[in-house]
Amino acid sequence: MSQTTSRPTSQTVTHAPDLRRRILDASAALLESDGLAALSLREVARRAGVSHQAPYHHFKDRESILAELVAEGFERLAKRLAHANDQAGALGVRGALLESCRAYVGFALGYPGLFRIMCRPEVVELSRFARAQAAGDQAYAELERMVVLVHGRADDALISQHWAQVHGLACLILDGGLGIRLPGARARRDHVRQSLERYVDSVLGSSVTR
Amino acid sequence: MSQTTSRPTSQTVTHAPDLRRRILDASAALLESDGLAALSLREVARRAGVSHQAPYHHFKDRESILAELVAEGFERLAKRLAHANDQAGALGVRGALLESCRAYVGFALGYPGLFRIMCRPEVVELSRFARAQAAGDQAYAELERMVVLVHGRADDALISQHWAQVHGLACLILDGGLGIRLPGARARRDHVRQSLERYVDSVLGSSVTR
DNA sequence: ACTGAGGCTAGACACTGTCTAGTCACCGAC
DNA sequence: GTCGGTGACTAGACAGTGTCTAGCCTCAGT
Repeated sequence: MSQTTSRPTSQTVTHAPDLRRRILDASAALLESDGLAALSLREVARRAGVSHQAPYHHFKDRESILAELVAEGFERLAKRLAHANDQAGALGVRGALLESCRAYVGFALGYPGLFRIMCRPEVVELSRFARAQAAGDQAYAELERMVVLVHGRADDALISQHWAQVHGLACLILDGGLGIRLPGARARRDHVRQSLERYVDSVLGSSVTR
Repeated sequence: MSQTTSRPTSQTVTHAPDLRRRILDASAALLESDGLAALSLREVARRAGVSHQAPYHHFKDRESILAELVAEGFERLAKRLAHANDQAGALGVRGALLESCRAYVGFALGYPGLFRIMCRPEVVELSRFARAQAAGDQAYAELERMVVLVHGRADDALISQHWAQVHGLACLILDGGLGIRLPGARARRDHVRQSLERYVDSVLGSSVTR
């Protein structure tokens, strides 16, 4: 109230209310640009312009920060998968299935750093973080919904067969030998498109035209 | 020659010739028992009973040690896949394909720690290690051989479709949501068997009995 | 006997995650 | 208006890590 011109003392933000968000954003950026190995809490703090201990006031430990990112990742993935499922009416089963597969693999290739920690329990143990776990379940439910759309029913083996196909393709391009064998983003995208179309056709019966 | 009774001086082994091997073994053991996060060079040295710097006389850095394990892993995997391929005459295509799939997934579930670093480029960058790269190519060639056996030919999409199926299943059980949903080794083994049989049947034409 | 190299030890460095004390601004109660 | 408490943050310390450097000791070859 009193000193109208000068804020508290200087230009320092003093208790920026969004530090939590900034920490998450800095972590995500670091994760995608330099990879998991380069993601240290101290570097994150440095980028957020705070002391190396500030993040600990918002998160219990390093894993908790990553778990938050993982939760957001699964939520985004689930939303994409749900959107594909919802289009079954407009695109037909084949179109929706293709869209769902593309959503999964596209997500992995679009956010490789994030996708990796989403399936690395030694980095983030999902069962320890309720929100991340719930978001993961949500994504799983969307996969299950798609399997029902395609097969009329869903059992463990059917779901896992479908899931394994898209997940395996994503992993192989991201980290497995396929990535090495497919230099360049364009080659990868073409390969994904071709692979997924063939997969979709084989799932929907080999009686399809080609 | 001279002092027949007492070795050089004391009970110290002094230049154990197999330290390199012992380092690799200790690393592999640590990897499977406590996971990648617990695998530090210093702990490995401790277990091998040498100073923390001794491993550096046999390996350039940490990654080189892991790369050696990765190479051995791919060689073992390639051998298993080759063995399955060789049985096509005795078991028929279906039997050999099933055997090949089981070999892949079985390897992953049998050596989870090793399998993980085999598909984690941020841990071991395959292209930097010739032997590991070659062994990986060898395994890939065996997968390709199986695809030819099944389809009569092999193109990128066919190989990647098959590879993604087994790789995805392995990853999902090991690290993905499937592992959580399948508590206990028995449940996993049953699930793998069921999933793979259904996959094999769907690949060999949906005209199969069931 | 001298030399050089291989195999190893030991100390140091920068970096990490995390523990523990602080410091400082705010806010309601007295 | 002062008091106590609490939330947000800083700063120092610690053990642990990978890796650099220097040194020691043993052996082979000359």
